[in-house]
Amino acid sequence: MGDAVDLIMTQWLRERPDVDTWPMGIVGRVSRLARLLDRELKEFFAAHGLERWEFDVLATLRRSGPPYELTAGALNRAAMVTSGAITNRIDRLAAKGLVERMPDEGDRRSIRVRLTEHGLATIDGLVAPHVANEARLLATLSPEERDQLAGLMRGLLESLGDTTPE
Amino acid sequence: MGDAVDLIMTQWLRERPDVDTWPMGIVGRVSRLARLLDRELKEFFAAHGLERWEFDVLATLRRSGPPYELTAGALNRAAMVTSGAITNRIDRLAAKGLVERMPDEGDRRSIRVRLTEHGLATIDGLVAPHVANEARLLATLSPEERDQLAGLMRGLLESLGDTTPE
DNA sequence: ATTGATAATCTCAACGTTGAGATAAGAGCA
DNA sequence: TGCTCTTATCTCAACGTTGAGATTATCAAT
Repeated sequence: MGDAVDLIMTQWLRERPDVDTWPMGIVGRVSRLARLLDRELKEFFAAHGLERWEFDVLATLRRSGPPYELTAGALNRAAMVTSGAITNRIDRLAAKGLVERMPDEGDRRSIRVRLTEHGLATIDGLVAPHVANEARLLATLSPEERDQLAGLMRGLLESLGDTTPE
Repeated sequence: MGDAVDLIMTQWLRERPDVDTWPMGIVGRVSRLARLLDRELKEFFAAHGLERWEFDVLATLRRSGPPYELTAGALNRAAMVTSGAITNRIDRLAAKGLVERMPDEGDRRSIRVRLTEHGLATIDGLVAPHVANEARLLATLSPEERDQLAGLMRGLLESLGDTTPE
């Protein structure tokens, strides 16, 4: 009869009946789902010799289309981390030969990070298995439920200002 | 016409039309929502002189009911972090006088972490404002949508094994 | 009682992120 | 041209978590 969040809300109802904790039913579940899915994805990527962040950066470059390059700032925004973290990640991906830093002709403050052949092959071989793995984790949802869930979260994200104008 | 995840899926459709990326519509949004909500909550707690993890530990103890104490292991599981992290958190909360370590009579391997008066007053004063803040972030959802969203996520969590048997 | 397996907590080195500051380059304006 | 503001990236110290190992205690079985 319920998940961990149901238990939490039941406890609050007993201890603090004056507070209606309905928002925890959303926020708490988002948070727990994120953690559980994170663990599963981490396991999947480890089995393929990658870290999750490595996949994310490579995938961001790949889906941007040829020539598979973006500025550090664009990667930064896509990954939702700070600039120091992106510099670090680019360093390590470059050391593994998956990306290379190119000068940006138009703006010499910028760099362009480009997938190498190796990086392209790596991500292209992993996209379908990754999506299949995610589908496995979500197999319990019916097609209608998927759409409902995605739609509700989209609305929430939009209301929180989640847009990428670029 | 959409959030950041819509853009991502559009890009994949263009670059890799052979892959049906519907799972990203769920997993990606969960991940982004978690991060955005995290930022908002962090801001709220900072305004009240607390870290988010501090609130979480105090809240876990508070909702367990009198005498407001749990073992380190129970806090550990509730917070979904490793044992080293919990030891560290208990140390810092104890240094601030919000909790105290008590010996566990029944099992001398365990310790019991108990809310102090100060800790109890802190959490009790913050629960309602915290929930109100969460409600503000979710204000865009209608009551029906809240129930739908919570229900869909509950089902997903259960299928991923999110239960707290204790 | 002893032994061996399991469990709870703490310790600590390795690691990655944060966030502020440094550096360098573009942009707007006089 | 010179001045100022803004932007892009990198640097680096502080911080927290991870994850393995150490320690101590419990439990089951003999």
